[in-house]
Amino acid sequence: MKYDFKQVEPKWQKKWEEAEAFRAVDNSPKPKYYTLVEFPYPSGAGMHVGHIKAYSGLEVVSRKRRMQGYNVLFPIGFDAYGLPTENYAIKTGMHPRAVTDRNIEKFTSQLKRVGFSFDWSRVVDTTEEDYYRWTQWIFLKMFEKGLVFRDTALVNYCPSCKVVLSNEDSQGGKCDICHSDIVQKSKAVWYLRITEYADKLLQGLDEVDYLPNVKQQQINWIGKSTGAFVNFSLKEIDEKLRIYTTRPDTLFGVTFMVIAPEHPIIEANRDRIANIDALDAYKEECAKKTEFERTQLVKDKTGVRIEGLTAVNPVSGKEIPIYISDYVMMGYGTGAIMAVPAHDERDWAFAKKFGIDIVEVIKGGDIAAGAYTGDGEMVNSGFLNGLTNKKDSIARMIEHLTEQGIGEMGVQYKMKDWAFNRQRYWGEPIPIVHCPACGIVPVPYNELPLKLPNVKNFEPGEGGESPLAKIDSFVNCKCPKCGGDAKRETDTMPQWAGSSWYFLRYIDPHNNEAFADREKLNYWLPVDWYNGGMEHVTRHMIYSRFWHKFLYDLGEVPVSEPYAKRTAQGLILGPDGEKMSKSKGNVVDPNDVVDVFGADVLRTYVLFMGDYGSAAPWNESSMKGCKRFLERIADLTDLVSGSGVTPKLESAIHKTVKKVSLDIEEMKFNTAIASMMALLNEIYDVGSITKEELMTLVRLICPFAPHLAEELWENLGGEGLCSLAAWPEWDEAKTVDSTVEVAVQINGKLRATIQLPFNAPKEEAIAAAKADAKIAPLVEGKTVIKEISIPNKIINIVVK
RNA sequence: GCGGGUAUGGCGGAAUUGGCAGACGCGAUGGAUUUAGGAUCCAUUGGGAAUCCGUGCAGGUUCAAGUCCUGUUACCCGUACCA
Repeated sequence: MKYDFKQVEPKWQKKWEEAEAFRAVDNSPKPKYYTLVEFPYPSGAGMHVGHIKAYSGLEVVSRKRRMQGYNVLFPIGFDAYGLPTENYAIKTGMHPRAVTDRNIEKFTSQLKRVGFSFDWSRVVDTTEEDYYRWTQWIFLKMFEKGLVFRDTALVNYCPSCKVVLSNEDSQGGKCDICHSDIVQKSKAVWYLRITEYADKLLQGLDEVDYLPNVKQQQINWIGKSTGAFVNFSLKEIDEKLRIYTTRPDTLFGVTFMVIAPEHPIIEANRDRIANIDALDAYKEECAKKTEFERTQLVKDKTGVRIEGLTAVNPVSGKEIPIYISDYVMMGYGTGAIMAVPAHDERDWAFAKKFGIDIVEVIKGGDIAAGAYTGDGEMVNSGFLNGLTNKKDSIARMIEHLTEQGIGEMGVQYKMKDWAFNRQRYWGEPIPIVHCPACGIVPVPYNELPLKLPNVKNFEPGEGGESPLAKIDSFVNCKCPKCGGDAKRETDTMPQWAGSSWYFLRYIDPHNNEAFADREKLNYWLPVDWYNGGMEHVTRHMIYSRFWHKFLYDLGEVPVSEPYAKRTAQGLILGPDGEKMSKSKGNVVDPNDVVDVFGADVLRTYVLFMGDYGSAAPWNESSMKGCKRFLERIADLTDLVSGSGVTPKLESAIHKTVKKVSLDIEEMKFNTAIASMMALLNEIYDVGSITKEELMTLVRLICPFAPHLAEELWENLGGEGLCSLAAWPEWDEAKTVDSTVEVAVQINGKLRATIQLPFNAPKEEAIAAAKADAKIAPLVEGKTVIKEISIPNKIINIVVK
């Protein structure tokens, strides 16, 4: 059959749309299946082939599920708030709304050209009022429950984008958007108390089926550690200096303390500190250092001793000095540490530089040469002396601290609270009012959505305030509580807000009464299978699990974990093996591929190019192989003859059905396609195929190349749409051949292969092997030491 | 530094989990067809002076190792003074 994709592909896309073939039905009697892919950020550049790979995996799974009789929800939408759009708007003078609409249109047409089986009736756009109304609603619920707070703190600030960034958005000290160096700035910002959910986020991982490395990254990100808080007395004042340590057992080895330069105890005791000027100077110096400089100077410790404050070691009673140094962070623990130079590398380096005593408390190392961080017997440690087990000595010390009332067991997390605002225009307005009389007042629920005003100028302010601050009609309002004059919060939410709950809105995207109907949530949740990029494992995934768990605690959703299963696709690299990027000019546009090769070839190729989870370079000539493959399938119509079965092909077809069915479940799409290619080669060898057999193959290829499949299905007289036909079943008994080829080894070296009946008994198999013309002379006259027979696979005869 | 991963032909990658290494595809070579190119079809394609050697390197376990164990090297990803 001559196959013209340019005519066939639009034809079937239209038919699917007319038939509403991929509509998910709420509360259907069929079993449900919810497949989710990460919705795209609609950038001006349009999609690239990486998007196609990201969606093709679950596209195949979704199509297979439908054919298996499931009621499938496979939605798509757009995560459209964000800086690139706003920056583009500033540059061109276009309104972000117009830019977004244009980009969404472009993405939509690209997605439709590829023939993805999304339910287009459920598209969500995070920037629409109907959507962000509920983003604001969830925010207010969090506010109500005390999970939103405002604090003046050192924040990550990008001087180029002029925004405050979350910890997650400034990994490595670089702005996630423009890659400039981040500076630390003191600012009043909004936080979501995600740390309150740290333990739940950690424990929830036990209930879900995520890839092991996905789980591991989340565990590391949460970064739970257990240890103890200890309150050190100060000699000069009646105040305690509280520290956190994971090694309370080394307390006898503490010879000094270090606090962060920003630690409040300094401000509180300015009068008492003799060298306050030196401390101020040091603090200022640290603030100027970029994250990059800080990490570069890791080995070289700096600091200043506080003159006028002295601590007392609570177990040895010795007086010890206190220093400030930037190797202690205000953001972790209590911003103060007890230093044990004998057994901590950083403390050791600091002690050496400042000439502080180093006291060994764990035997086993040479503390003159460096810190000893291994295990060993406790020494110089009073009641701990002689203990050799770390766990025991830690437990014993915590017991002591608790009895004496100077400390207690404690838990810390690396994860920090989520800095939840941006000083930018293109985001969800934060629904809060600042009232001179009442303070911080939430916008009442019935006033949602708090609309983003339509303005002409989106330039951020120089002082780091939002463009909204310049819109008087937005800023000035009445206090919802007292009715007096008040001002609105002018910051907007960060990009990650809208994507934190989008999978819930897909379930009921047009609901005006609630973010989603409870019955529908009960039916569809959880997401059965979520696929996306590894880059979102620590941010988007943690955030959205947090929001979902919050809604669960509120009783708004029926399950505590949103995603039952999570997988990740690998990148598509440019033809040069480098990561695709506009600047390198190695980006492949899916439209160009569809123009030349067609959508089916593109879909098949992105899944065939290699292991789905690994990165693989784009190779156009390799894609030709997929083109040939699909054309050769179309040509099979010329080989159709007779009915019943082609005996030679029967088991090959059953094997392929099994292989393809199982491989799809494991995302081994490359081998699934390879097995269909192998079957195709076999069919051409045989030279004929029955209509029924071909229709089986057509249904197998349908999730990968649905346009071709539909055309062939129609041509062969198939009923209805191939996309909704039943997925082929295999008969296990027919996947085995009556005779099998068995390898025969002598002393582990391959010497012959013989044909044996399937499951031939061991004795029979070995006798047949020995009788083989190539084997007989090698065994004759030798002593047989051992005979191994692995049924249907291999025989090994050991001779001497 | 720490955590995770990878290493197989000229290339992308397979290998039912310890059982014939190199499936499938690309590329290449030869042939057919074609005025020519392209496309298509057929054959060959890990190396080799040939019962041998081959899965980053060095050992080990086993009848049998790409797969398991010990050591080692290189690269990739994440994270980073986390007390």
